[in-house]
Amino acid sequence: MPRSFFARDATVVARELLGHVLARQDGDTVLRGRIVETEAYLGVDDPGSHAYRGRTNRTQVMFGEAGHLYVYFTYGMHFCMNVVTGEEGVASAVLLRALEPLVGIDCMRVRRGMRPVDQLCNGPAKLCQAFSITRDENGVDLETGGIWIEDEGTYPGEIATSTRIGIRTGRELQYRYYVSDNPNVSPGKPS
DNA sequence: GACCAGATTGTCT
DNA sequence: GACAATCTGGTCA
Repeated sequence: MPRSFFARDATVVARELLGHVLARQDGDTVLRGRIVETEAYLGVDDPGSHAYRGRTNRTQVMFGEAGHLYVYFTYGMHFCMNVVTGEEGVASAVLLRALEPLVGIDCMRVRRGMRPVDQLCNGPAKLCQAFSITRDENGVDLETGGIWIEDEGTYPGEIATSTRIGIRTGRELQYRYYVSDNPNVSPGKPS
């Protein structure tokens, strides 16, 4: 997808990413997964966002150019990946919460402990483990970094919204988007 | 199925 | 020093 696709409001990008395909060239193999769940995180006006308290060393890529990855480490052991959105200088991003595995499933299963296919990418830290996304990928450009997002032209089915999962502030905002009938959506529940 | 504790460290106050 | 945009494996039903 062109950078202009990401350089829009995070809530718009989050919804439109459903049905698109995340791809990674990983050595000799290619990994592909259809995006079925996302969340939008804005900047200084969004108490649920890492960027709420302004620019820090950790959140600086959220303030940068759209179309780059923001990967953060949390709970002492997990990574989660976002795509930076909006105009440069204003923080916003879309968290990728769940994928439907398409290509490279054997590789994903090895990394995920040989679990069933619908448990390989049904959560933000799980899909990072399946795609081997770590802090090394923080700041990577989706146009040149070997990780990219394509429009396969697949109609995503019925889209539902809810509040976001796992946050303590900004709970009232309906910034989570998911394909309601897809078995790969994460099991987490809004609070 | 629901519920709960433990893991484990970067980041910010 | 508190807490985190989470996951897993255990218990009890």
